[in-house]
Amino acid sequence: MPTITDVCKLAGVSKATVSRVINGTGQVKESTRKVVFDAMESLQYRPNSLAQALANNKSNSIGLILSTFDGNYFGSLLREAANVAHDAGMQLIVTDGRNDSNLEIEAVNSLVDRRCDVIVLYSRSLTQKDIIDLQTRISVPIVVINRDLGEAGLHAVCFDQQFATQLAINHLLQKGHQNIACITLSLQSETGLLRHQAYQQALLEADIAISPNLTIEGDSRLASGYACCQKLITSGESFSAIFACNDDMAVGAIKALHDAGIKVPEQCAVIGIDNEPLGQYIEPQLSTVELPIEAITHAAMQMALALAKGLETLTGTQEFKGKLVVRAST
Amino acid sequence: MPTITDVCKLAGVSKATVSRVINGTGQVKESTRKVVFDAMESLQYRPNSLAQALANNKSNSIGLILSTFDGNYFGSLLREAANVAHDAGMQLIVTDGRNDSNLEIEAVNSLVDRRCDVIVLYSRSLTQKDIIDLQTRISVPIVVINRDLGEAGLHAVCFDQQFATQLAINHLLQKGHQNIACITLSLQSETGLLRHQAYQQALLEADIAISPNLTIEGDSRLASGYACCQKLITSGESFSAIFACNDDMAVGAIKALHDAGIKVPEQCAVIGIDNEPLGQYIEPQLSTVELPIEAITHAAMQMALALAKGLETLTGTQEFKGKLVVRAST
DNA sequence: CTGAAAGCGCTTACAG
DNA sequence: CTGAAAGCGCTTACAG
Repeated sequence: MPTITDVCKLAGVSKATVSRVINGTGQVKESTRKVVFDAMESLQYRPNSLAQALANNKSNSIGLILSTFDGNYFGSLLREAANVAHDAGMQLIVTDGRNDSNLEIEAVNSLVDRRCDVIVLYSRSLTQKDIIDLQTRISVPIVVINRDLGEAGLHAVCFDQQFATQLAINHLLQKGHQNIACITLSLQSETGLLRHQAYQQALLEADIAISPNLTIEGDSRLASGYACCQKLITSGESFSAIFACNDDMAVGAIKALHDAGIKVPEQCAVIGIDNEPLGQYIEPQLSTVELPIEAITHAAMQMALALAKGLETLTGTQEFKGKLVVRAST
Repeated sequence: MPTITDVCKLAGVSKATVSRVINGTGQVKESTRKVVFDAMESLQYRPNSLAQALANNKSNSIGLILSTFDGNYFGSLLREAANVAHDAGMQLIVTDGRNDSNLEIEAVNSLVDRRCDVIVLYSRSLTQKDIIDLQTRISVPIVVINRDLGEAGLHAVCFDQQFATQLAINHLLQKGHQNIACITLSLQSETGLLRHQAYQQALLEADIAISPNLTIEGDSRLASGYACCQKLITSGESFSAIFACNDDMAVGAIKALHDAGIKVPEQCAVIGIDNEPLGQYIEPQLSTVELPIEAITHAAMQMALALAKGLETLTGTQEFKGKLVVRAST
């Protein structure tokens, strides 16, 4: 690959001048600019980004760490993140944390080693404390998705889990359901815990006793929704509605109800969270709470861009609310 | 952030020595190794990857370009790619080509500028020629997913589209279907074309006349499957089976049939391609052809790793075959 | 076993 | 307007 030195030789100028025309900085006589351009052109020269990053002490890249690449969900997130980054002329470096806190920390470190200008972190396994420790240890700014970390002086954007859950549960309550089962996400995860707690709280507020047997812990996937629902059915507990903590599990649950000969919504209503496209193409169509993942991602990326430019952005957490989407399953 | 110079000062040794202990190269007295380690430890020193890459002329990174982040499909691909890369101690840099050939070429260029050691390209919009031109222009080796490029002296791994389609169509034929409709992927895409051609060929081989009205062009998404199937229904053409070129569209089609009061599979059979998890959780369960995306990705990444290490790998295309998965929809 | 020096490909004051 | 020189943070022959 040709280097700046090759361009210098061909154009008969110094590196300083070539650098000036590459970056459009400083003054360069029009005629010499042309000579340099021609040289770059004929050599098919492109500057080495690594060398630029080293010299500039900025790499023009945004590191993105995802806990997993599961679900439709992350596709939307990635697409939005990639778009924003591209439109801002920055590279997006995506890493999979594999839902393991050690690997996620390792991922952060390696992005720092690569001198990313900012890191966007969507972690399920890191605790609040882990994240705060991380940010104090490294100098690269972190934008956290899906955690409420405002008070810690960090930059974050999150989804109001409690509000979303309330929307779902209150909808079921209004439909007259009293015995509402809950298929949770992993209770190791922050989101899983918050949604489950909000479920319990919503019942309490409606003066409904909480039956521990109506909670089954899932893991977010279709198969888990199916299996948990089966457990619920064979447990003998009575329930007339299921709150699945995400759409995939809700779809799995509907299938299990169908296989057990239980009609949805007549004999059992089902509601999820996420508003995945899929929900509209199953029978019956799934009621859910919309999670505005594009908007959330967009907000996080805007913060990230500002931080990458070194702008002093105010720390704090930007919170997004869900919206109830009622379809045929409730 | 501390640099190697800081470590030198603290440890009282030269950069060469620190570099040796970082990399475990050359001879270093045990006692001085210890001193250096302690210095690195207490400074929380980590080498700057950019500087290392510049000095070594290799960046320890694999560039991955995806045409889009749509569908469940890409999640599996990304997960597998990230795993292989991580286990090999390499960074994966993921870029979205946004299904636009110019953007995809731009993406390749920027990965080259970043001095990725190898590029894995999963493109829908680049033509065969585009890719070959690209590889002749740049010196970074490219591994192509989902194209048969063996004869061009490139490295590629692909899926036997024709065989997969035959499996699906022959299955329908065996079930006694004669009028088989086809909901295609975008016919701008290589995959879309191949599957559609294979559909036609399979019919011809069975001495069945091809009715152009039984082909509707979709775009791979659930909504498109639904819409195309509706068109088919209202067209008045008669058909007893639908071959949808991917599972998402098959699911959409099944929903459309249901909404039109057409029973699956009694009145109309439906089969897809991909074997997405989703297919097992809809009613009726979807027959499909399994596309071994993990295995494909794994193979591509192994090629990439070998190329990144500078090993002379034999060029050519490694081809994967699908497997018929019969469920209730046919 | 260890260090001085040159080099990787850029950028940026500083002189002129 | 342009160039010589130092610097970004590493690595690696080459001497010793």
